[in-house]
Amino acid sequence: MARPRMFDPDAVLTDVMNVFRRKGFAACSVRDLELASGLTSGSLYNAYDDKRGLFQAASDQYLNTVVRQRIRTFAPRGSGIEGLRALFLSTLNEPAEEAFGCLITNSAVEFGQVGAPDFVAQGLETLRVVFVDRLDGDDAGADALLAFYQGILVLVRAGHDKSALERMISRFFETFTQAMKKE
Amino acid sequence: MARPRMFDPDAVLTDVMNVFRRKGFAACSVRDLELASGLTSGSLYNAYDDKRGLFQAASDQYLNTVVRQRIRTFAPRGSGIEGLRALFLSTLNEPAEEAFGCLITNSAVEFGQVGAPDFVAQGLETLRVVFVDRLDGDDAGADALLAFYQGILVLVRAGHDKSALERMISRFFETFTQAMKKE
DNA sequence: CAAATTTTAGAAAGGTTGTTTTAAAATGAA
DNA sequence: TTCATTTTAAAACAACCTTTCTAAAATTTG
Repeated sequence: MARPRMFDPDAVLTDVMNVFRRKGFAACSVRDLELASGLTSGSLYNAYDDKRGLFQAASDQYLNTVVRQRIRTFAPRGSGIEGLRALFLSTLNEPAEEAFGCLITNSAVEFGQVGAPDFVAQGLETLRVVFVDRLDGDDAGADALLAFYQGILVLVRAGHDKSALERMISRFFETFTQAMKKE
Repeated sequence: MARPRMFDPDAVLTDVMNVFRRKGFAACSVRDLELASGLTSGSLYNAYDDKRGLFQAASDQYLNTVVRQRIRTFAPRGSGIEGLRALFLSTLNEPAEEAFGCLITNSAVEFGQVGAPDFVAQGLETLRVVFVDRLDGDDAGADALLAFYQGILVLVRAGHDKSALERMISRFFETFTQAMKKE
């Protein structure tokens, strides 16, 4: 044992995570990460090896504290379609000046299929599994919902009007719910 | 008048456009653009001012030769929902090894709302207008379809299985068409 | 307290970035 | 043919990039 970390890893990763969401991986310099975290590159590299390692740690942070947390809050087991509706609407809770968007969506687009970090497939699968469960096993419906979900996050990121998106989501789930009842 | 261009602007812009689709704007170096175009940076800067100017020219190329062309081919005026179905399915025509994705989607995500080039809003609006028309004025339906469309392109870019996406799109339009008839 | 170990800040490193400059080659107009 | 203009290729540029190194500070264990 020796000297312990002086920084709070959780706080640092949250700050770093948000810079990555805002700027993307490539456009985010180590200088940006120093400023966001309050640490110097020495400390960052000592703790996370390199920029990619820091990104991975921040990604895990995102999956655990944002995505999974949001699922637990808005669409817990048994909440059904109504839970999904709440989950979709919750994606609109973003700073009005500049929407960070979703780190999964953003990274899926930035990296593409080659060289994409594992957490992208992981995150998409996490969402899909939740959708399947809340739709009582409707796999195809879950896939469509996954696409719809990703698309909403693209539009959020692009700065589309929040109230328009809210109406759109509400209306979609109304007809979606009705369609399910008719079957 | 003086010496004319030695290169074919159309061919150069198409090559450049595809590199931007593959790597994104930030991760694409001027060296990459030289290699893709076969020109040296001098020629590129002389013709397009800077990297951003080249990107804008490539974006226009994308809008005109890919997006609008695709709309004309698959979802021309009067083709209705069936045209939209064909349009959505056409997004799956990508190289299997590495999907370029859509430059509009990719750029919307990369730039976010601040500092995003105009063509992003332009491209999204172009699509939305087409959707509204083919749905006979159903604005809310068009918005939902726009989100769905963007999401599909995220999943394509992420390398999701093409045949699974194909099934998903087909099934979606089946139920969508039926739902419209019932109203 | 002393030894061992780790974190930290800051400087330094080497490579790459986007862009500009240079000079030669090529063209059309006079 | 000469002049003016433009394109081109290549070199040069400063700024910034990610990463490593250095040495001092801090802590636990023996």
